[in-house]
Amino acid sequence: MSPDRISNQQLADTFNLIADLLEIRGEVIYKILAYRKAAESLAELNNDAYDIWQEGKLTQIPGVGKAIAEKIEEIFTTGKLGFLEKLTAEVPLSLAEMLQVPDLGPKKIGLFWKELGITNLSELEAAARSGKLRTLPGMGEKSEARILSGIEAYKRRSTRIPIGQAYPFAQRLISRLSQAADVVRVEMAGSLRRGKITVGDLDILAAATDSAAIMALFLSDPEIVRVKGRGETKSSVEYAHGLRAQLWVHPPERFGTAWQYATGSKDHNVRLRELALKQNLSLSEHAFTRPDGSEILCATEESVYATLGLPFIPPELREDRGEIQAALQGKLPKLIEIEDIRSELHAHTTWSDGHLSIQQLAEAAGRRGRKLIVISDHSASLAITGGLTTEDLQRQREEIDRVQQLLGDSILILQGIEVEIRADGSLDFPDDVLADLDIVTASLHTSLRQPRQQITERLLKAIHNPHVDIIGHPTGRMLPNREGADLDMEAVMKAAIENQVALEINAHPARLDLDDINARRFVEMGGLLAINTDAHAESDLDLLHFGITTARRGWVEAPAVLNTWEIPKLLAWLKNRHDTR
DNA sequence: GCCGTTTTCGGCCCGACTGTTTTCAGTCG
Repeated sequence: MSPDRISNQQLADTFNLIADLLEIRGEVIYKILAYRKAAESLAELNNDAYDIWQEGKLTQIPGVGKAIAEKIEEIFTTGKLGFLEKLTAEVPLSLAEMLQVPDLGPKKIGLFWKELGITNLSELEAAARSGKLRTLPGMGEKSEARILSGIEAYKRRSTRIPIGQAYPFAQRLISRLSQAADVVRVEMAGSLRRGKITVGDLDILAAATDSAAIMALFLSDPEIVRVKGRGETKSSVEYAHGLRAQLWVHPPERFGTAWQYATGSKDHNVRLRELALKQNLSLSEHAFTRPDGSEILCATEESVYATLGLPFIPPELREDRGEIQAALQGKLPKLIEIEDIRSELHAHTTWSDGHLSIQQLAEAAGRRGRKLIVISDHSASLAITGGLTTEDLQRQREEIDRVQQLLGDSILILQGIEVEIRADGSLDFPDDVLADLDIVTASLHTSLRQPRQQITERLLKAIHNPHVDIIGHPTGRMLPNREGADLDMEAVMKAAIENQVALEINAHPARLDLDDINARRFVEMGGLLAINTDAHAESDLDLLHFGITTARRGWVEAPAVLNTWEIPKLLAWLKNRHDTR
């Protein structure tokens, strides 16, 4: 790593890794928490830590004291960290990776390592299969079986990169490549552009009159660990963490066919080529070709589709899920756009586990054009978040009133709650408390492994509560590793529609829950959606586009989404719900 | 390791669930 290119995120990754390794070694928990706190602060910093360091103000970052500031300085100065090198000499790095296995935590990993010398997953699997784990203190047959099934789940996990990592990386890459000479435009393609939750390679496409400069710039990135192929029109590289990227360069007059081709999906492209053949045209990434060999060049994707007699099909729809048929019939949906969003209905403040005060959150939302924000902190039983008690709610209401007065009519602040759906399906607050709130989101966070029937009934019970307006991140999945609850979604959707309860598309890239498929099904059934960031920090508000993309992949149009409604319409909907319950 | 002080140490991150236990340890959210 060249020191001056180290990002806040790379620093955060480093300190999280230190925390993992220390935890496996058996360090006192508070030291580990300190590293994690520092990592979290760095990751959500608005300014470059590098600049802060140059101003000599590192210790002003929350959670960064003398020791961590010195480590950051060492990283910036030398590109290395002696402390981490010493630590990894003692605790194998492969142990940290094992933390990704569900139900396997630092204590167990440390135990297996110290008692059996296990340092990686295959050794662990072998030990579990031969019944060695059950002989250790605190272990038994069930624990051994649980670990085996955890390893299976981990192996099933895709090696693809979550969109939350791939997207910002691609953005930085594109802005860098855009500075090359002779370049007209640089764009994302592939599954990243289609908005899939994970991507394999990053596909970047450039239009340039001459490819030499941009190819050279692409290949000169110091973060590249391996060049897999290099050529005039296409090069392919691998970065640290297994991230791979390829860059194609095409002449501007052929950019449309190239971009369409590189965006895919493969199945969508097959269907397009079939359509072309029916018109005696052959379609490739370079052009349409007539039987006599002459070409039709397309500089834009619009002209590619137009040549086939089709309207433009948005990338998110290009999955061969009926979009070409719909386009032929003139029945493509008018997809929701990020500009349609007026409200944020799910966000946290320092009243629970958020990092902003009510005023800071409201102002941050206002700066992003939101006209309404719902303060929806956690309820008490999710104790780790410092959830609110009934008494807290009253005091919070007073603060909201004060902030509302201060901010005037620039943004409307409502009091909501993200109320916990307990293991038995009851809610964390009695009905009379919920009745006093402006809007209620109910969510599952615990006991997500209950059997299908039990957890479905639990969620249905919450949906039937007349005070619940929205179900937050319905399945509780966490990407890429943790699968959501085993819900009977058909029953959940039906109940939600009958009770006029909205389901959330949580926009955080680790959730995107509901997913695109369920969102599409739900809207087709007549359901209402909410698209929320679930913000815990200011930068989280900028993750909204992931939720919008997921909705677009689900063929969702703006009217089906509460957040797009004019504020009076939304308030009237809430009032009507409240009056009739 | 950080922080704040009634400032140089003591507190910080809680509770449900599970599996192993017979009173507790580990994982998760």
